[in-house]
Amino acid sequence: MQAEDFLKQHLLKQISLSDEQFAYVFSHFKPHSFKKGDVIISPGDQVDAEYFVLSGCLKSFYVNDKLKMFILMFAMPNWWASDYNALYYKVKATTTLDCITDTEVLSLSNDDLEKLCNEIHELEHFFRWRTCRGYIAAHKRLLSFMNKDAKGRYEELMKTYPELYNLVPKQLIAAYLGVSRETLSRLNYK
Amino acid sequence: MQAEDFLKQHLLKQISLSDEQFAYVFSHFKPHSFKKGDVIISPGDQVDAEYFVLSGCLKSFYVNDKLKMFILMFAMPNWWASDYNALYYKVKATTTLDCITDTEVLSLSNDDLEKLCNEIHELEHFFRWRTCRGYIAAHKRLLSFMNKDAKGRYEELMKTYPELYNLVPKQLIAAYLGVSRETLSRLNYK
DNA sequence: CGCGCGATTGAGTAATTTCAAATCTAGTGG
DNA sequence: CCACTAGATTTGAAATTACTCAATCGCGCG
Repeated sequence: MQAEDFLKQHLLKQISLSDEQFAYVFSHFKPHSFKKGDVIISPGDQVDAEYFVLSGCLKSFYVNDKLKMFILMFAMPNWWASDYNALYYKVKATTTLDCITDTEVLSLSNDDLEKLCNEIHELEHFFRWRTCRGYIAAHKRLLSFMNKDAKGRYEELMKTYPELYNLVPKQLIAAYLGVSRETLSRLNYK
Repeated sequence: MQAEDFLKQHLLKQISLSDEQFAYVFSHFKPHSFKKGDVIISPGDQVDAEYFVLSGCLKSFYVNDKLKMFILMFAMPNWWASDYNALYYKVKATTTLDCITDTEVLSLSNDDLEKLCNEIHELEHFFRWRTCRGYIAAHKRLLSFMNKDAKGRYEELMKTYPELYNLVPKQLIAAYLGVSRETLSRLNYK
């Protein structure tokens, strides 16, 4: 099965697992097919799983009191997404996770994740590795916010993830960069 | 010894280690005493350790081509600091880590960290936990940059870490918030 | 006393926002 | 195939926010 291979490749890039171990790990994941626009996590939800993207694209975002949307991350194939604050601190979700396109994911409940990490040292290593990458990426983005203006951030994003340009509407890119749609629209001409 | 107890408490809050295990872990840490202004990591350095703060305060920052400083984090007692991008991807440092006050730290080399994580599953769990917290905190700060103006970010910071107000000069707070000193100075009156 | 550093204030400028309106585009039903 | 609509993008203009540069203030310390 395709999902299985996809996850396997993802894990094996960082750790080694026997076929039996992997099969056991995989048995804890549940496949889901979502349609464009489907909502996986809503503010206020209790969150108890994270999601590994097989195909398609998710976005994780926060909406403030003025109904302005801020995108925390786009999740493409091979990425993981959830409301980690809610998952980790066991509080209600404050962000939304939904589908930009039709999307296939594998879900892993946090209980199972912790159980598997406990049982399989290598897997705990994997998740430490993954989280560390995320941490570093978040700090790079923080620097980008502090150091660069709207145009600089836009160019950096397009250089790093050129595929986004055609994949997601401009207003979502604006919401990721933390600028208004109008400003983003004007950037090309300056 | 004080440093030992301090680290022990820090670890035991999240995981359980036998006295022997802890002693073994601790034997890999090296104590350092730094004076205010001392530099621990400079841009261009090869980085091979991270630092656990026992007392005092560090700052990790990036300086851009216009010599403007941006603070990635303040590290108070019980915090860990390094140039994680350099440490993790084995590239030259792009940030500086230095001492805001006289500071005592314990250093742990990355090789030892990986070795210990390998040998002691619980410790790997600890570092996954710690990194996950950092990841979530970084995303909260990202939202703060996107959602809030200078005043909002300042108030949020002062609410979360009121001790910073007296501990570090205002210009460093400005560099953490990503605003100019002048702007920060004017915030009180608005 | 006077130096030096951090903090404040003033004034002009640049970047970005908001609100409003116009334009473009893809998909739908006739 | 065309008209129509909803959503996305662009454009204009005024208002706001924050920046830069320059000058001043306040205070601790030799």
